[in-house]
Amino acid sequence: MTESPYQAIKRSIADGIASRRYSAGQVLPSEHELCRTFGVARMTVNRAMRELAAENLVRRVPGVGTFVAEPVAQSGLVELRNIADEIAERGHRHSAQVFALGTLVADEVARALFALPAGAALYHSAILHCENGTPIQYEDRLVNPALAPDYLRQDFARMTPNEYLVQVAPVQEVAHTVQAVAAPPDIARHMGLAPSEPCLLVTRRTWSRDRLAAFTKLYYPGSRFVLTGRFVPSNR
Amino acid sequence: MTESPYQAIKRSIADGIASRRYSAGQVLPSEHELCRTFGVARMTVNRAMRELAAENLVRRVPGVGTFVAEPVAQSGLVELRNIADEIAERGHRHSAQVFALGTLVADEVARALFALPAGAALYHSAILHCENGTPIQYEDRLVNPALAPDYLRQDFARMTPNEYLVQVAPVQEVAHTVQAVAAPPDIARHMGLAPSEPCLLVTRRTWSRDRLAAFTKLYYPGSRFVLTGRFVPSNR
DNA sequence: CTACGCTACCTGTCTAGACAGGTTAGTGCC
DNA sequence: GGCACTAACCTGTCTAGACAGGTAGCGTAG
Repeated sequence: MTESPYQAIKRSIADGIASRRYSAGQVLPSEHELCRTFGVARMTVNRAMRELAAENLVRRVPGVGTFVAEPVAQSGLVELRNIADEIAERGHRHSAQVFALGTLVADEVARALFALPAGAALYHSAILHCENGTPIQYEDRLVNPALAPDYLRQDFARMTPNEYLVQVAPVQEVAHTVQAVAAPPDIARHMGLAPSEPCLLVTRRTWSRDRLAAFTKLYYPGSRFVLTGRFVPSNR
Repeated sequence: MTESPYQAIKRSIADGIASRRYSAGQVLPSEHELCRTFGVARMTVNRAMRELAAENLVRRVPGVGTFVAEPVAQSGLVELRNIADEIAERGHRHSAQVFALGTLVADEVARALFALPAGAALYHSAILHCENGTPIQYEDRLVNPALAPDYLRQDFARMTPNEYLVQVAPVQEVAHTVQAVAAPPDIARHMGLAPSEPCLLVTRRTWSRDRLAAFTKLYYPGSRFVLTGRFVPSNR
């Protein structure tokens, strides 16, 4: 699969942002400049930059220029929040226990999700998050090695996977599902729950640079946790 | 704000799909045809169609054509949606059964929520929503009489309370909480669930004209329902 | 009847140039 | 100094034409 010129330009800029060669807020070369650099027509550069803007990697201001976007957090139910921050905001103490951190051979479902060939490996982590010592979230995560090659070398008792991933793979899109399930036995045990106590299961898929970056299952004990969200309808 | 040609084309096609003028799976006019129809260059039509494809409204197959995409079941997590519409969008049949519709004297909690004096009355409704005959949502709602004086005279088997309330009390703000609970016995019975089967409980407060308009508890059977949400982080 | 190849058509991408509308900075006048 | 004007730049969009690669249908040779 050869890469078309606009894709090459996109990737070049995206890599520059990911590698911090361009830092947040910095102005990027203008379309005209990029035309000369890459030897292509402006429409081609324009398409690359327009798509990067749609992915929220850059911010464009007519008459001014194109800038590297600031990484942001969002509030609300669909938010991509760091549980350590959430707990800190409530004035409580966060602690984490890493139950698993390693490599898995992707099963059929995971291969389909991540668009991987047979036998490909995925990174996997399982972490229990506690608020003031009480288990509040069990996080089971599959990570795309291509987007976070150093994933296994992180100390997730100190920095949450979320925090790490947001840094190395800027979030482009997020999809959630939320359902109520009975806690699976092993997870119930880790969380100190009665078997089959109701749990919230949030399944989250995160995309970065047009690829699935992570597939995460978050279990919250129903008796100890509530998701909240608030919004103002837009008038369109 | 004037609309650019590619936006006009986009909207025209999107409207055609929304109004079922183009039905799912149907082939859409080719780019060449649309050029003639709208009197623009192919690049302009191409951009419109490319963006519709990115929004999953259409599916494009090189060498073949452009087709209306099949609708996907999605229930917006932060959206204020009408369950009847959601079910209809999935191509299924909605039915509703009204278990209660009347007046309650507000208890202490409700008085605090709605900022009401002691002894004040509230409207109350309890409705079971079914998708193709299977119970999928049990809706228990407290409504502010000041904002919906005719609430009790509606036929909620025909029009959902949500639909009615959106009409009479424009929504200003919405807050949700989502939690996993064991189904309360009476609700489990209405929904045909095993006692203490895990349920999603969505608690929703809706404000209109600076007052709390409704306090709603929505129970979804965990085994039959998943809330989904998708968002693109914005940097604004 | 089958297999091959031709043709018409479709989307994907690119080009070179154009105009519009916005910002910024410098310049000259009062 | 303060103000208005202008030139240089930036992004947003559009055009008319082009080539590539893929699909589907059809006729013909075997």
